[in-house]
Amino acid sequence: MPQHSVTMADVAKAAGVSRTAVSFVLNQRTDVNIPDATRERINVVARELGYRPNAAARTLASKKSAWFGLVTEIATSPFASGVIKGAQQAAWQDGRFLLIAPSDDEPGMESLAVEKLLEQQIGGLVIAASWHREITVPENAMSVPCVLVNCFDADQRFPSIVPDEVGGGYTATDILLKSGHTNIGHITLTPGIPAQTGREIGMKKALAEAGITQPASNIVAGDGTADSGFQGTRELLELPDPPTAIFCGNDRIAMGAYDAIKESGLRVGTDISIVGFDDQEILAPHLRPRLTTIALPFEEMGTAGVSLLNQMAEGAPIDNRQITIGCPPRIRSSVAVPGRR
Amino acid sequence: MPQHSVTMADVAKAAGVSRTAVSFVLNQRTDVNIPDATRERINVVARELGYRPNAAARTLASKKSAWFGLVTEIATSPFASGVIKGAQQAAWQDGRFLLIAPSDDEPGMESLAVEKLLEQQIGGLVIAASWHREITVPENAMSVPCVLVNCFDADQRFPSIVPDEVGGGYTATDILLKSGHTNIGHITLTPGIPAQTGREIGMKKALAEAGITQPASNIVAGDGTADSGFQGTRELLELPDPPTAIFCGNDRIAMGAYDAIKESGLRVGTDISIVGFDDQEILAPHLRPRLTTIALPFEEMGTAGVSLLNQMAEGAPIDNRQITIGCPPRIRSSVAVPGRR
DNA sequence: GCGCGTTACTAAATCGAATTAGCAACCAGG
DNA sequence: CCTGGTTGCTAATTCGATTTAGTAACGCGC
Repeated sequence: MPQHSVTMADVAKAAGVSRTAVSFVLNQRTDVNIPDATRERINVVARELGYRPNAAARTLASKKSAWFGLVTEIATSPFASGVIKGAQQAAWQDGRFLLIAPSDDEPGMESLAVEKLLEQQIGGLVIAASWHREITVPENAMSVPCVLVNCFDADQRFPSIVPDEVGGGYTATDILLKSGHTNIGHITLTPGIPAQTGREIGMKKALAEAGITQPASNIVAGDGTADSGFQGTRELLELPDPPTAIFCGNDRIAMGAYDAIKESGLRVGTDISIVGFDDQEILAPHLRPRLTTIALPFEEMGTAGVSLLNQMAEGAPIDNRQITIGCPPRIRSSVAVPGRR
Repeated sequence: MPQHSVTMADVAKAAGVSRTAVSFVLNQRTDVNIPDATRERINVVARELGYRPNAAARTLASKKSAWFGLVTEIATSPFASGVIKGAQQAAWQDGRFLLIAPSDDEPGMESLAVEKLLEQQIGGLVIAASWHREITVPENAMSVPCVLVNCFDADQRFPSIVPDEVGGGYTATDILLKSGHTNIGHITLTPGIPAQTGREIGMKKALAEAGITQPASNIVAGDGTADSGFQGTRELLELPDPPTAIFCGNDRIAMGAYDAIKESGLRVGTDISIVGFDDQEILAPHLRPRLTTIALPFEEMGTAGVSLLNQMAEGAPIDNRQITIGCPPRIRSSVAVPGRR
């Protein structure tokens, strides 16, 4: 095990060439004339000596670093891990590294995190949120190409990647319509957030296209918790003409809906169909019956963010438009043709 | 907005001093004589010029980097985010940065990830697993202080931080015993994994201390899924003398148990008490009734890992012992005094 | 046998900091 | 008024790469 600090100079000496030659060979530069025999010799010597490039030296000399920064709340969100994974993969494929910095905890943390990342000579920055919302981007983020993921800034100074909430809401509703439901309830997320407004708009769009008009009471406000799903479902079931299907603003709401339905002596799927939203990995596939839901494309958003960053880093024209990524359905067992009551 | 490449030399020139002086002042070195007036002047100039240290240059010159590496499967695990968060916080407090590399995807990825991290001149390495198990540590990890989190290597060449599964199993059982249960069922995780064996040992220890002997049939094998919880619960309920409480190997099993109990016309908590394990954030607090469970100390393990790494990096004697972190109970509403059937 | 174009490299500068060695100015003590 | 110590710095080297500008050696055509 070599005591690591084998440098290019060491390799050069051992191979009997200059360190310039070593640099050329190890970086696989083809625009320079070095015969294969020499290349081979240098490569062999490098391997034998256990040469390992020093990223700091490389960054310093080339004035460009191999990494991007990712600022996110790691805190409470299993969500974030999807974005991180997607971003990580995209970065890796381009031979880049992802420096992850936390934006939670204390206020002002975000700006500090960005500052620290900039010190590391990052070539680009992704700012990700754990839930779709508007954010204020710290000023210093301007010094480097920057992409927002699962969030956006008020005046669209940065390109952003967000889930297609409207499309998702449409899809969810469409699944129910296609199954024959014509009386569909909806329990919303916390009113006002983009996910809530988007999903509801999508639902209404689907209903409108199907030529269905429903009473306003078919939509009840929730807050994203299972409890609100439980309460909301009770309200819907007590309606004079109760819906045969419920589109729940998220999976946790759906979880509460399951309980309310079961307590009413009805069966989920058979008597009342349910569609969720988010496709939470440790939840949706484990409910009984397994929950049909709409997935949030976290990984895809992370990937798209880094890809966009790559383009920007390579000098592609910056287009501040918002890019939406589709929310695909996950068909499982909680939807059936309308039951009778 | 200054076109960033303000260097120490620029600051030095503007302040009318040498760059050595600037370096001393900005690094707050007190072992060198520079009057406060000069220090102040340099600091002001640095701020005005928007000086930002270049981490690559610093790393290169000082031969020590400001970061640690963290290798983990980001893939499927919301779990990992707890470890990342804890590690991140501990690192941040010591002014260090965390470079996160993925170990999933292709085989051999782990070793490659470590190699890449080493190129970045990391001062230490944390290898974390998403579930408690034995791993093989890539050879190249030897070149730097290394700590294992939520995993361990066969021959204990590295210090490791793992959850106290036995203690957790003991606690879970103790909660039920303290509530008056004397006939307790258990649905295990996949047989053989450390979490399964540890938790079962803890349970048996608690029963033994309470002087309780139970038939072997009170323990049924599961596999960590909600389905296995459903099946396991049915088996237990069909026993001639069915248990009044069930300790489930994890929260998903508990979720399945809830469904089985409800389908039998019994009430969770009231008729049959349930204790889970893992404290999955989007699951346990949302079940009805809210699930009493045992938490896995992911954040604490991450923190402990980085702290240990810090000590090692500062030259503290390396102690390859395994450090266990306690699993605290989360008391909610799924446990009551024994019901009658 | 001279000029020219390749081929196969090398020398040296550079990146932005950290660090070691040392120097000039000043003051105090004898 | 010379010596020695302190104060307040600076010069120069170093870290390990990248990169630009060149150059020695060789073959080839005329």
